[in-house]
Amino acid sequence: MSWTDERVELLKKMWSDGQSASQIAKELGGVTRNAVIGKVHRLGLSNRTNGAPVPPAKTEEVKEKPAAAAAPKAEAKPRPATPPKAETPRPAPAQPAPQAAPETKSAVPARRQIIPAGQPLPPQPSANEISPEALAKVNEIEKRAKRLSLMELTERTCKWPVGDPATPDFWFCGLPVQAGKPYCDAHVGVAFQPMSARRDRKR
DNA sequence: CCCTGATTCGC
DNA sequence: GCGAATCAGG
Repeated sequence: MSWTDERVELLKKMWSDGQSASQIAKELGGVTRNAVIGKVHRLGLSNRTNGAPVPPAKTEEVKEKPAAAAAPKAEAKPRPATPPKAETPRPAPAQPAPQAAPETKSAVPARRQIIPAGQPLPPQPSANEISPEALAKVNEIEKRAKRLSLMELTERTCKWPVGDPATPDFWFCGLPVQAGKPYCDAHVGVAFQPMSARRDRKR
């Protein structure tokens, strides 16, 4: 298979959509995820909203090739996949650690008994079903949550909902997700509990 | 071990 | 330009 315009177009779309290289490869067929990644790079669209700060200095490998030292390789690395790209200072909004929240609401926002308009989101476990440690952890990190809206969520943001969806005071955690999971570290803790733990706690 | 993207380098 | 092999990491 070759990279026809159509295939490249689909690749671009899926990639910017946040699809993984393997998913794209599967969709396209006839190519491996490596091929996709390679193409992505060649197209120069590696970073997709990537907040990952590229390491400024590429530390040379410490591989000691016994005879490599004298190799008369008189050529600069033509490897600047990054053209004259002006350094982005990133004065960005940054993240003021202190989320100066004037509201002195109690630690845990009261859960509503009602089911608003939409269908209920991930189960909001009742407090007494969660381990104290996990609960404390959540209360802790929720203060630091990014408080994203539905539209702001990405594959890399914690999708744990907080508050009442019927209220303006509703948001998603938004902290970096635990690899592979839909939630951040703390919320994974309350979302995924070992059966045994639940049972033990229940009785 | 599953997965992710990143990079290298012979083709 | 292409992509397998490899690297680095969650």
